[in-house]
Amino acid sequence: MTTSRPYGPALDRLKAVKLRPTRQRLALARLLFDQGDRHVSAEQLHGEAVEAGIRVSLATVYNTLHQFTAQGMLREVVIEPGRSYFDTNVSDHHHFFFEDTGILQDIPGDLVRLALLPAAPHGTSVRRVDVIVRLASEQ
Amino acid sequence: MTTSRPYGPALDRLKAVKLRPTRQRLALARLLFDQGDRHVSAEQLHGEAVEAGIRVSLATVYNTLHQFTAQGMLREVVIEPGRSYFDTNVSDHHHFFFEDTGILQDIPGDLVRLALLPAAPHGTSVRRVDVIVRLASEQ
DNA sequence: CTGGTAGTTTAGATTAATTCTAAACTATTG
DNA sequence: CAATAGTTTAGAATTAATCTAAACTACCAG
Repeated sequence: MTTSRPYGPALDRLKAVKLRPTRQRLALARLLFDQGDRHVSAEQLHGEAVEAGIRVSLATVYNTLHQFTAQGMLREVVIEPGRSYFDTNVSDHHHFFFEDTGILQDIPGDLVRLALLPAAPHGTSVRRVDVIVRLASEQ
Repeated sequence: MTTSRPYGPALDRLKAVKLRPTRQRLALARLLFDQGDRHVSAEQLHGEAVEAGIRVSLATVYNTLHQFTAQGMLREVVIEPGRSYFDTNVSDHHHFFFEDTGILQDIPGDLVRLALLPAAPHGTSVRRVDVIVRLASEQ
């Protein structure tokens, strides 16, 4: 019987950034990264975990999301007052935001070109440029 | 003796959008619009009002900021989780965000040029494009 | 393997921003 | 002026997020 290693990729990710592969971190990493690009809030992810039978507290979900973000595995996107989303796509890209539904959607980096940007003020450097295209349903 | 009309411009603004010129709305409009472009949070504006001897509750400050925003007199800018800023500059422009200090600064619209933007998805239209240049202090 | 320990998780309390509620107030209109 | 529709308010409620200190666990040394 072949050994299935469902934790392999998630485990490798954690090892790569030197975070202990605890039960909770492994499970959250799988939920986040095993299904393509995602945008999730802490509450959402916690809900999914609970639904999947993973016993994890909301505090740990917050801790983990922040640790992953600090390690560059996630990117935090703030769009609406009172809720943060974490984006599993950390490559250069931007966002559509559907105001009606609150849904966030990636725009590939190469579909946006900034032809002109001001220089960073003296003593600072640009950490990131976020472009958010806010959409309303027509009419 | 010449009649001073310190409430004139603020009064006109309120009339223009058909909001009753109450004591509180007039005072807040003056704080917001009588000193050039500003970025304020609800707490900040409430603090300024109290300091200026205007008796107004925080709930009213929130109500008023949202009403002004709905009327296009303000623009809400969300940058950090857990706090909104209201921008008195509603013309086309973008923002620098200094991550260290939390300060928000306007970038005039003509200093940013988007050479390429994806089309709005079917059934939607672009309401606004926000460009946020996030800055970190050098080194 | 086993015990020690540093790192992790947790329930629950806490904080902070914002919204809600229903009662008191006020600008406006007749 | 009186009626009323719109506004303000204190305080409670809600929500996202953080903190706390005690319980737990991955890992390493022996």
